[in-house]
Amino acid sequence: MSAPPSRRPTIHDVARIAGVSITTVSHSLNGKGVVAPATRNRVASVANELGYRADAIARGLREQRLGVVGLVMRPLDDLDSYQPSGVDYFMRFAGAAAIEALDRGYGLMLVRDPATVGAPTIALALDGFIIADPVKNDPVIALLERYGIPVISVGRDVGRPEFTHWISAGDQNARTVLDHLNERGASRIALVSGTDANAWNVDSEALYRAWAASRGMEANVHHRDERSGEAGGRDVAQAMIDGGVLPDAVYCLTGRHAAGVQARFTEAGVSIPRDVMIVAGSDSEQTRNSTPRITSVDLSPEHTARAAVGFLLARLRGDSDLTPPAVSTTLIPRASTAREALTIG
Amino acid sequence: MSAPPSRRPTIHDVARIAGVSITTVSHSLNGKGVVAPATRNRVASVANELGYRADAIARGLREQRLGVVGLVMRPLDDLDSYQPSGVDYFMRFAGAAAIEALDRGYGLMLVRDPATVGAPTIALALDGFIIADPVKNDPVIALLERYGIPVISVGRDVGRPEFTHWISAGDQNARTVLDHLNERGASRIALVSGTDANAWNVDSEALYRAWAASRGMEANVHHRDERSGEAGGRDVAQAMIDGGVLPDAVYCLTGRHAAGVQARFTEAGVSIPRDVMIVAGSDSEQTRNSTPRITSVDLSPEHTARAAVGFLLARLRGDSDLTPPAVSTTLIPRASTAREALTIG
DNA sequence: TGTTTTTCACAAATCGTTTTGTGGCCGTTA
DNA sequence: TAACGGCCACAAAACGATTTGTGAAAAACA
Repeated sequence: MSAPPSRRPTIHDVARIAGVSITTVSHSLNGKGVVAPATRNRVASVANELGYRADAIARGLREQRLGVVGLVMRPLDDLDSYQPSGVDYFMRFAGAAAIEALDRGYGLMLVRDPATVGAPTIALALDGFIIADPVKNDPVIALLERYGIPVISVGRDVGRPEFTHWISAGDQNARTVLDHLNERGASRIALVSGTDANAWNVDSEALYRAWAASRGMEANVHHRDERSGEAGGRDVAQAMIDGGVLPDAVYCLTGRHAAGVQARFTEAGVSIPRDVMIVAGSDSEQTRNSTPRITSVDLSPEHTARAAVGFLLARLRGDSDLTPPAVSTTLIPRASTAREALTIG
Repeated sequence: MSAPPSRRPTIHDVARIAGVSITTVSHSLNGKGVVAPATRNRVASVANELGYRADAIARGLREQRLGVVGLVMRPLDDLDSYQPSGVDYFMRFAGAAAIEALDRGYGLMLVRDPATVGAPTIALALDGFIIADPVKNDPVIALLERYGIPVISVGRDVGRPEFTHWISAGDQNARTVLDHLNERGASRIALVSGTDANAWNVDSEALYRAWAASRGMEANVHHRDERSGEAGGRDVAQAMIDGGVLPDAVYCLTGRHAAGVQARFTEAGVSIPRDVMIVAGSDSEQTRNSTPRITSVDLSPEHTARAAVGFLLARLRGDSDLTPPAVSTTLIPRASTAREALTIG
């Protein structure tokens, strides 16, 4: 109704119109200090009428706290090469993290890599960071710790054992998969891992080897760049075929590798799951839609993201209880590990 | 090597160690003012050694500019109901927008709805906003304009014709689809739209009606909540079957509706594409993987996101050329509109 | 040598908050 | 009436940067 203000009202505007000092305005609005009820009400109504909202930047400067957390998604650096359909996990993670943060009164900023020189310096002003799938000796973690900015990661930094502020489903993933295959009768299980030096690859392989050793099973590990996608999976399958004796189960850490392995095997007349069973460590569009459907682990990125945000905010509050929250995953059994082949894919 | 600083170095620290005033530090580092080359170098090396980076908050306060843009994804408000696999478009959009913003020196903050009272006030401190798929008379646009914060939207606000800072592929989408169906021989095309009052639904339907009228074709429009997903699509198909005479093509604005329509038709013995052709206005996991595969429009969210960021930053710079960039989409023909049915789904 | 110009560095104001410390006024008590 | 203690509001000092204006010293010129 009134003329539109040319600029945002400040605390000075409120003070002037209410006929008090800015101190009183601040105290009134924040419930601090001691202010007469009548004055407090008057200030509140003036502020409301003006649409006054304290400027977050000025407040941030004063309080050394912006109310924004940063999210660095390591694999997002290669977003283009993951396109269009390999981004399930990361995008769902980001969306859920944003919503969780916003619901708790924080903003969430997506940051590429604050360690690079051209990067927006705003990153260093954020209250805390979540690093999803850090690389080995991640320079981002080093930089943030150097500046004293709280960090948590999803998946540990395999080159930094002293850094313990991370959450992860840990060994549970791989163990569940291997037990599932074992229970279905597999005795020669191969592992197909990516090449990135992150906890996901490193820890899964370590557990696989330990699991195999404890059962007297020979380890059989293949590495392919995660960006190679289905082609990489086909490549592995071909190598297995060329090698003569096939495994009776293949555990692929990525869904796209799994889809590629299955596609090549099927073409070559190897029956899934009768001759070879397949499991993917990460559910994706490919595993949900391949023929037959591929058994895989739902990493429930939404759940993990919420846990990560909660853990970070607990650190920011300085909670004494800083036990990382548990992250659970679920194996989704599908036709690729069914006891008998299905007629309908 | 030196003891780790307990806090971030400030401009005062640099000034003290370099033996100059903070003015000189600021001038040296920013190339402003007039500083002797020797002094400038000394300051630069001290700053570098200390790892000094100007605090973005303090700078933001002074310059009234934070270097961060906000992204409001309207459909994200319902993220839960879209889970797990209907979020393709929005998540890919957010990821690409973040990368584009970061590459141009800006941060990108995901914001839910700055109009709500509990929302982080940081939103009002951002430099500009992108509103993806605004609702009719979107209160967020109103709020931001009231505070003088530049806004652009992806898809217009159908209740606010005077707001022209939006980008969109416009009518091209629907026209391409309808022409495609027409060319394949369809003469009785039905439209399945969502119920949200956004440009996507409203404009698509308007074009459909105009297109139909110009060809003497009777309009046949069905509305189902976009959150109803495949069940909504099945419902529409059943309604068509119950209605007696079937259309020879169905144009669904969402991929999940399309998948539901196709599933119900197939169950009922209606052959796709021989009896009825199906097109989805938005490519998704469902359209890529249904049997048969469903022809759909690739809205190329990555491209749109980059265009949106570029357009907003142009506004922020105050460019005189504020023509919204063109957004192109691509029809992906698949089996659901093939001239003859395929034997392989 | 005296005056003017140029060079360079700095003090201080500013951005919009929060918070500490000060002090006036008024009522109560000795 | 003097002393004291609440109550209430405000002035001023931060927070960390940028920018304007001032002035001292050095250089150029007469």
